Amino acid sequence: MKTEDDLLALDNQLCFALYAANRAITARYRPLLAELNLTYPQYLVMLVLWEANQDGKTVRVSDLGKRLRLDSGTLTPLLKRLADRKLVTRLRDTVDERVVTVAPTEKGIAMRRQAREIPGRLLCGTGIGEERIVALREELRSVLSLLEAQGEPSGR
Amino acid sequence: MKTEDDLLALDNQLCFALYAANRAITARYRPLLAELNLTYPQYLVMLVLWEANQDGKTVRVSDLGKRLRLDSGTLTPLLKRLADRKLVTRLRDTVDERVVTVAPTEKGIAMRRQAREIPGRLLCGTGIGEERIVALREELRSVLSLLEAQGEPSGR
DNA sequence: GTAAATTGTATTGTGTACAATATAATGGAG
DNA sequence: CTCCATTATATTGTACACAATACAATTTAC
Repeated sequence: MKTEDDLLALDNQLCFALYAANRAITARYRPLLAELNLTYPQYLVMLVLWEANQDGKTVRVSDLGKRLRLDSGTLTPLLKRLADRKLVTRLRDTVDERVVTVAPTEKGIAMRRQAREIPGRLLCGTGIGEERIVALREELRSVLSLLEAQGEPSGR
Repeated sequence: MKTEDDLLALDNQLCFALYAANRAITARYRPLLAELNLTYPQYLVMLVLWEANQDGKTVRVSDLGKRLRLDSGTLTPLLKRLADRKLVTRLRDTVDERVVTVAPTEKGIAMRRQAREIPGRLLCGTGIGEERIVALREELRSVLSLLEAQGEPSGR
């Protein structure tokens, strides 16, 4: 009885630790991203676009979805808000009209310069060492791949 | 240049690993919690209420907020939905009318029995060992406390 | 004892998440 | 060539998150 009860204790749940840590980190990002007028998911989208832009690759909405594990119901309005602010362009492919290609504008690309300071500023002062961050990140990536490998036929 | 660029690479960001892993775990919970007709945050609220109920303690909205790191804007509508389904009661304190005490109903308490199987069913088949889960959970808790200790004057 | 600050919850508005559904375009199978 | 499954995105609806604000009750300062 005691054992099963313990399993339901909030503090014993990995998921809650993940849930709380995720929101705590996002909360740390918020004031930094506010300087760029970006939300956290918008920032992630920009990261993907900046990377692709440097590699000379184009990015479709579905590519963003696969990379960030988000569906169109999340991405479409988010991208429209970024497009309204002239940070990205959304162009429907003329060959295959089902496809919408997303690219950063000059303004969007320029924002990358300011974004560069963010990772450095984020964790400084928290007393979390570099190697600890790397270890945790890799463990999370490993767990993520295990979670995604099992169960459902494929990622969304 | 290369170094700073790497810092902005999506795969090098702890925050994204956390963000993706959190949503992957929540997605794993979803079908299990659907059997109870609970969302994941609703489940967390019930966990807190079940714990307090066993300890004979009362829980105020602000207690839930502190424990789960959620504010009233999230909790109030969530608790109203649980109350609509007769899983919890929301009673305004007659002495201090600012206080609302939340408690599970008989129906809410009965649900605990079904919830017990969930932690066990969740990760079975993923190939993630028990000790690995514990280690990751403790590391996340440690990081969380460091994140919460610094910066802002206090937690929300 | 009363004004001011604090506390506890609620409300409003914006922005994700995601299931379910819709819609349009493409690529075969026949 | 045409029906049909598939693909890519968009739309709708529900439910968080959280900032900002509101407001009533309580506590503190004086």
